[in-house]
Amino acid sequence: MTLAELLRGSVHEVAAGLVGWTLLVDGVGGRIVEVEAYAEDDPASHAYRGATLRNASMFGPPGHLYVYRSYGIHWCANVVCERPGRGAGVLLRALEPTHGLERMRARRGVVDDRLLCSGPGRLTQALGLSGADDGADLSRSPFALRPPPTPSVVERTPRIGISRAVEQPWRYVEAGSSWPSRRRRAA
DNA sequence: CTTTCGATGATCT
DNA sequence: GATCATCGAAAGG
Repeated sequence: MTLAELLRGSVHEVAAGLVGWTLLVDGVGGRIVEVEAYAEDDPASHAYRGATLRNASMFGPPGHLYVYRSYGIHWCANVVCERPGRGAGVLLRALEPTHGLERMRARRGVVDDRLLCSGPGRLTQALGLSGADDGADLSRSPFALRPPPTPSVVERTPRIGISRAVEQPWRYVEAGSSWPSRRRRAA
């Protein structure tokens, strides 16, 4: 399965399918263990009310990044999905760090590796992503997105940190992973 | 352990 | 003026 093939599916297929893939930026990164789908016609999506200056990348080519500033402080990154005339994407919420640990520790300023990439804001800081990467093509250097040898087992839960469409189970987490963010209590 | 709250700025109403 | 796809420090049990 190539990235281009995966991106032909629905936003939810892309989200579930991306779990287990390895994301690297300039050789630094890890395995994707937690994502959230933001579909077309999704009240919680930044693209719900149409294209704006901020969300323009969500309406651009699939396989590119949509990076936005969160709460005025953090950066969050999405993989843009193909939805003609509409915007959709998959929010990267957590990685299992596998490459360039020292580089990520230095960027994050933490000693506990569990806090390196376990959250959308932490992940972008560890990988050095910012608004400058908004719209960037994930299939080109310095980015790399590689599939796992075998597909991951994925669980669905409600999304985190939103106030609309809160009941939709559109958060996709690798089963048994100890690396996801920890904002929601156990069901 | 859990819950609360401040930071900080763009976007939306 | 309110909200926000967050994080981390502080306060409370």
